[in-house]
Amino acid sequence: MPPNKPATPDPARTLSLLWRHSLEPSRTRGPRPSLTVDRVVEAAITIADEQGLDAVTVRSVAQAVGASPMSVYTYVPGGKTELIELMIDAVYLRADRPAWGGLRWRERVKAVADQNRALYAAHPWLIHASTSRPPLGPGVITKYEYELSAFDGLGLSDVDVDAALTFVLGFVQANARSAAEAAALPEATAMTDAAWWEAQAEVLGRVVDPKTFPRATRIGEAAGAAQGGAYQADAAYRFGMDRVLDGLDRLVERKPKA
Amino acid sequence: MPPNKPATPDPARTLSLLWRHSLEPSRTRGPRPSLTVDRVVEAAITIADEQGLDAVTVRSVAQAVGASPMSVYTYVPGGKTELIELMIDAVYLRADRPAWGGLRWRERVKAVADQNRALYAAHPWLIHASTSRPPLGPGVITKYEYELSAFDGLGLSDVDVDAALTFVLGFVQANARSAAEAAALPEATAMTDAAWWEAQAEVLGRVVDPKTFPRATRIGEAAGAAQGGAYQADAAYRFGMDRVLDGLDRLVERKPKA
DNA sequence: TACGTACACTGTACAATGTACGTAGTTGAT
DNA sequence: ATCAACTACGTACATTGTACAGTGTACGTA
Repeated sequence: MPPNKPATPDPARTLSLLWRHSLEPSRTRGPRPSLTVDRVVEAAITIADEQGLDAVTVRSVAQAVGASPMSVYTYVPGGKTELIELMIDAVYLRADRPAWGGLRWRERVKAVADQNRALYAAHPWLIHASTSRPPLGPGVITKYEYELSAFDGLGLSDVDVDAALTFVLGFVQANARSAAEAAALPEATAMTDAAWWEAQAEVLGRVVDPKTFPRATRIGEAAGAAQGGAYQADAAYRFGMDRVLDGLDRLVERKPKA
Repeated sequence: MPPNKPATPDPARTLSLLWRHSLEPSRTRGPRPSLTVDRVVEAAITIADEQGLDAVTVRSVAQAVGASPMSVYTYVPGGKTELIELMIDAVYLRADRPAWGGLRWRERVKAVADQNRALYAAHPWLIHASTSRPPLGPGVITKYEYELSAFDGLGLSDVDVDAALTFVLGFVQANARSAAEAAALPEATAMTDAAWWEAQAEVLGRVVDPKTFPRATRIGEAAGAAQGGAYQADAAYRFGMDRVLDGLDRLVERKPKA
């Protein structure tokens, strides 16, 4: 990766773009635009979904929309950095967010987690999205509002609600990351989990004394040999989800309002 | 990033390198090596700690050890990918792992989390380390063995112990990621948290109706305006750690042996 | 002593990346 | 008819990982 960051960053312009505000100058003069921000962003999302974030290059996006590489900058002046922020907000915006109906809080929080998990499964590149200084577009804010509402009526303080949501989303993100890596590795390395483990075990057996690492040997071997990485991520999600809800339960119990 | 992955990957060779096994051919013929694997790896770690993982290039590492770029491949035949695996194992190996003494399980698990947190703080680039198919060197295995032992005597099954550890480490990783991003952003963007938030708020105020997003506006504004990202990550760690331990507590309660 | 083999070391070259810069063409308002 | 504002794009550059081919060195063998 060349140190090609600049591209005239401008938070205010990015924010206007996110909300598709034509706060931009006039609007009449000059040739009519042959593309839209949305077309560029959608093309980039498609590429990222199908081939991974690394395949999203200015050139590949340009080709997908039938324009020259530099034309992308006409619609996304902030370059690749800004494009990715637009992609993030766009997939958040189009996600489904059913009303809570009569769900109890545990079910609501689990639903938030499940939805995020599904989002990561559909768009693994989202895992790279930073949570600090997120692109505050309609998608991000709608998502935030919805997820905060899952903690309504529990008697938690604003600070605790925010912390609880961060906690839940952090868990989902970490798990999704493992799942995505596990899913991508066999193809990326042209080696199945079983083949990889066999190669490791063969060398490890000659190099490491099981008695020095009894727990690691026993538990690691079971985990490594028995199942593929994908199954493990699945089990980790179910296990972790229960822990997350139980952990929040202790907090909620103390505040009677639930 | 060019698609420059290959570099003759070979899991068995990497594993031998990790354990510094001279299963490599003879040893006598030819000029004596002027470097060692360790010197190369240490140089790379220093660069990553000081300037980030992006600053670790084959060229920068070569310069740090006083060799030509291509000479790095003499010591790390697998190229950059293998170098990073060696870096990961090396920092894990030199971490401090005090005996448990009389600590109770909650204190032990918290210690594991704190140690990992400290490791991420010292080596933020570790956050990028994949948990799937980790480099099974002495560092990784020693760390795994030690951390598993924190769950000794709780009456949990092997599967549950592994899942519990994964859960704890996932939480720490997600939090460390937020913390690292929050810490890096002000310098990387040449903009303080306060300045960023002010710029966002100024535009958002014109573009979004607070009544449409009451929770997001109230809670987000409080979170965004009041404190910097670094403080938030700190609070999130304390909050999350309590939830994690409480969540595990429910599991442990059911198995009387603790 | 001479030689060959196995190694260490390095310079060159290439493809891919993001994007700065400059140019050319197009349109509606004046 | 003119021009400002705009779209569009070709070229060029620095930076990356690493393949490849070559040069030199030191030890074991003859």
